[in-house]
Amino acid sequence: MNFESEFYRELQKQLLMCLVTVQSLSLRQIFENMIEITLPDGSIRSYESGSSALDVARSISEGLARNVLAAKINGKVVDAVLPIQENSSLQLLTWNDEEGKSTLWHSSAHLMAEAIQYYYPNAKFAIGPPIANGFYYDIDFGDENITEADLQKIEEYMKVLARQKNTFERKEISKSDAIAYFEQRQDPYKLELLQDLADGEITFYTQGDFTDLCRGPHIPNTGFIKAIKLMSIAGAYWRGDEKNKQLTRIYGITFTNNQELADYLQRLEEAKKRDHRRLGKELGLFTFSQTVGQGLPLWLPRGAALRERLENFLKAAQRKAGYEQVITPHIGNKELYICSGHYAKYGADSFQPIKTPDANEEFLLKPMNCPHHCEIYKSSPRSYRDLPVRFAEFGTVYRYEQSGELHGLTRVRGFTQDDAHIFCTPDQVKGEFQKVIDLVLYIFKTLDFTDFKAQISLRDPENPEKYIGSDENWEKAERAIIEATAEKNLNTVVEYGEAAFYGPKLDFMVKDALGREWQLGTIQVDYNLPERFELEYVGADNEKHRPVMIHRAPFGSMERFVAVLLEHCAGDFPLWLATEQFAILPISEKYNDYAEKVRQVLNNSDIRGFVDDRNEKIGKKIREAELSKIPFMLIVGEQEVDKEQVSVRRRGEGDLGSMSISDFAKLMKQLVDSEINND
RNA sequence: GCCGAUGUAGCUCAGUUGGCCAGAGCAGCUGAUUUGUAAUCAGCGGGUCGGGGGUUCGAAUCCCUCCAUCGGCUCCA
Repeated sequence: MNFESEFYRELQKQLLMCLVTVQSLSLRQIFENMIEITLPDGSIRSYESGSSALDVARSISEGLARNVLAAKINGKVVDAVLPIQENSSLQLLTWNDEEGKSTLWHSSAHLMAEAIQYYYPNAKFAIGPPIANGFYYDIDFGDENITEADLQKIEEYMKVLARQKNTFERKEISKSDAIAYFEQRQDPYKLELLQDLADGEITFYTQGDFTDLCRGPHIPNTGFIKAIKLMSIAGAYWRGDEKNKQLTRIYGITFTNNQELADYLQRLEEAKKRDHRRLGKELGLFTFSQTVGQGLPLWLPRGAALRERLENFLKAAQRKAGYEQVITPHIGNKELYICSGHYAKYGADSFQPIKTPDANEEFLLKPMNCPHHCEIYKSSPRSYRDLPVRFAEFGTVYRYEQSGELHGLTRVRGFTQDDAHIFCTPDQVKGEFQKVIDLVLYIFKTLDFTDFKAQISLRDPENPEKYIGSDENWEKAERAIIEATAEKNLNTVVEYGEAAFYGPKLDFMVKDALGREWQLGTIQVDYNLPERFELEYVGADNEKHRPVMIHRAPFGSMERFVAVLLEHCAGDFPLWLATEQFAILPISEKYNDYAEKVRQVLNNSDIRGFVDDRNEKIGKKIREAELSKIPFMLIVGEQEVDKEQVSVRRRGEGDLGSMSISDFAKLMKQLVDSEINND
């Protein structure tokens, strides 16, 4: 009995082990050198060792194989033709995967290089990566001058090469051979890149007549590239350094079919209709004048009114949050900026000093408000009981931005910051920082900016000389920002080297219609200016202490904010911001007097609008009101006059029926309140 | 600032192998019409063709230069 149970237990153990072995390694694997591939849906399939992702795709369907651009094996993106030697998890990457797209675009950059090499045998190639929408290649054309007219022929030849379905051949190569190859090709850029690569990790890719130093991966062959568009040509400095030679950068984009390309170009056209420069002109918000000067926006009445509403909105929120408004002049003595350190840093590249009859004095157009606010802080002695103090000002500043940088309202030379400076004790920093985050989030929420990025900008550890202030203070400030954002559960990215020269910051980035990122709100901790201006407060210990300063601007600047807001809502503003909330449209001139009476009643209730008293048919008036994005149309004719009513039409929705003037006023109030008080 | 492109009426655009007083639509003005939920009809006015210089018998068109704008690069207190 005892022996028997011992025997059975042993048998059971053996059987169990057998089962385990069978589960992890099938018999076919043992005998035929097979591997197991785990697909994303969890299914496991066996293949001969050395099979590629493309083989796996073929075993599923030919159609799938035609769409496989690359593969992700055990989390790493590789060539779809790479032989797989061991059990792996595999994801087939197609056009629908970001990595699939970027592989196609990376290969397209090589294809473009091949076509360029055909027409310009002496061209030297630098780098050619995939980007968010397509790819580029930086090329040194030597003495040749390339213009957009040349893109056509390159594009055509790329199509020819693509149709040849040339394979991308990967080859591992020794460093010395790689160097020899590019020395023979006299390509200084590749040679420089090779310097940073270790022997044993260098690969070449060849398709057709073109060989490039490249880590890969690439698509199986050029035939996957079906639609090609070279977009533009631009100068770009080698390795992004303005001291280096400027290369010619060609941007392009490719697709796996022609319809995708057509759709993409269509979307670009649509995006251009949202461009704030175009909408600003169409809606009569702002303009520029060559005579006034470039980068100096002129706000038209409607734009100024819009801006005023935004300012009032923020002022009200700031009042609640304990800010006090201050006002400072547009210029300041040069000494002020020498004291702040800005003159040493930016003086040479700024609007130059203003002279006075007194040869010994010079003034600068203020490029920022902080020094003025520091002087306000200093105007009276401060106790720890007074802190924090928060000085807010819509301060207009002037910066001599490089001419090539100017861009509509997003990058200008004269602009108004919704600026404020908070002076507080060191242990108030985190709390104040978080209150500012709340304010920014409240504004973004009210304006429906949901798609933003919060970026923590820290020092560049490689270039400490770019910054002023002690290491200790920098560390304190950086820690304060990281902790404050963490406690607010803010989704952040950290960028090294993006800090201001005097302190780290938290920036809120929003994209424009064409996907370009702009910094709007900013919050910056500063231990430096209080030092330079010798700011003090008396503590509970009756000793003097140094306050910490927080710079912050939730909009960033009125100009840039309006620009991004315009692109965000395509000019169709929320009701509380709309220039005209209603248009009264009389059926004929006979009802103009009644219309005017209605307008006055509504205007007296702070509802904005006008009477379209032109001698036009009602259809035309409606069409134009719709096109100029007026939220409500009030149609008045014989019936409305008789009943003292208005017939209400909502833009984009249509006829809402008739109601009394006071009911309409009530409706408007309700709608506006629901837009602003949404916390 | 650098590379490339563009600049014709208030707006959108046509006109360029150099050649009659530079065109259209919309907007504007005048008149007719007095209109019921996305364009009524007719007439009229409006342009140093971005500025300056040059080539030519003749320049919106070709060349030079400056200015501004657009797409990038660099920069962004």
